[in-house]
Amino acid sequence: MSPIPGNFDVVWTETILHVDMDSFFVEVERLEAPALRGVAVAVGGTGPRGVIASASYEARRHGVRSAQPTATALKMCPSLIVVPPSHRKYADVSTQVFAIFRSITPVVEGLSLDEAFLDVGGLRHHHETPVGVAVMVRERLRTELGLPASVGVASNKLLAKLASEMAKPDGLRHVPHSTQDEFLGPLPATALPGVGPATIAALQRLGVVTIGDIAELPEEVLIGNLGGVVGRTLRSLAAGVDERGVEPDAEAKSISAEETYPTDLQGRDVMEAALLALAHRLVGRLRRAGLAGRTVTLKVRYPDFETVTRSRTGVTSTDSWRELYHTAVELLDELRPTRGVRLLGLGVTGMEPTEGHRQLRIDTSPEWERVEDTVARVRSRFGEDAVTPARLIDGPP
DNA sequence: TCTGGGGTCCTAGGACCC
DNA sequence: TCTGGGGTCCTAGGACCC
Repeated sequence: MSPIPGNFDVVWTETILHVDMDSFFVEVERLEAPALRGVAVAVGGTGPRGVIASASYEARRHGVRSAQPTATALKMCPSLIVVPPSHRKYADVSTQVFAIFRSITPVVEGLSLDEAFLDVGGLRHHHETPVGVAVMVRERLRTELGLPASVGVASNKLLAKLASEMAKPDGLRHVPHSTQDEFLGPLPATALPGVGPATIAALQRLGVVTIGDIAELPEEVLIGNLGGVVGRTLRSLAAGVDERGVEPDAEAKSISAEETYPTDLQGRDVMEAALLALAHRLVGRLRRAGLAGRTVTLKVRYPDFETVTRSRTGVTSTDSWRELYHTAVELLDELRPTRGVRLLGLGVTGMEPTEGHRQLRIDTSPEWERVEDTVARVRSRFGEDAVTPARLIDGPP
């Protein structure tokens, strides 16, 4: 691209783009199954405890929402087609989406598989305006991948994200610096990032409805009711001030695997078998990421939704399923669940790169190391189900 | 037809060391 | 003799996000 003459810097005030793919999982499914176009379709769990992960706009018109139980969604929209999720597929398409982002600017911060901030401030010599870049991003996602996306263009992350939300579906919204107060003030307080159920309850007690209302409260009042960090952050966001830069992606800080079972697990044996399956899933992710973790955390959720965790930090990091499994069983011993268990989760934190070499531990024989390495290689070549512990041959519980 | 799965960040208390 | 603070690590829980 050749430099553009007469390109005054004044149009380059709003250089932050927030790109958000529209109903990402649904649109990926539609690439393979065009029959899903134009109809109410959702991606989500199909079991008795399944929830919706992504809904088409046709489905949303009937009240279908993500995080809604699939059973409720089907009640609201009986014709809804529910497709079970294929996370590996979404991750692969996401890689292509981010490749397009990075071909436009190196300053890309991913927030999830389908969402990212782009700082396009460095492109002023190659494009007329940041909005021009946003138009091109949307066009490339559409023509190269067949996927719709919405983009917000603004002077900071907060405004760009709110703008993309308002642009949905399949739209573009630019918030010029001079209009940001009129843009922000009337929006509901719940639109601010970080304002969830607990915070909105506290804000309602203060008589807050809109973002403008927050901006008018004294900072001491916000801090007194919400705590220092949340209070100060909300105050400045409500004023449209957001100094956060677009930070290229950081290393993962934790990796975990969890499962909500269709019916509550009862009894030690069943729970141990479930932990073994989780340990294998977790190790698969750790090995693919080339990471090991030092702290192992077991998560247990009871039928009444009470959720407890127990963790243990070892001297060295691990990515061994035997070690993870044995630690998980020890942590389960500490909890000794006397009722049924609705969910089990296993995760690690305190990450260290494995860098190709495996730390040899005193309690682990070289033979077992070789078994684990072999299992990992077979799985990466033939898929996760290619090797299964004998104990799980009859299928996980 | 109650409430998925994968994460991040914050708080707060206690242990431990200097 | 009993009285310190500061800093870091660990653990557990909770709010929040997509």
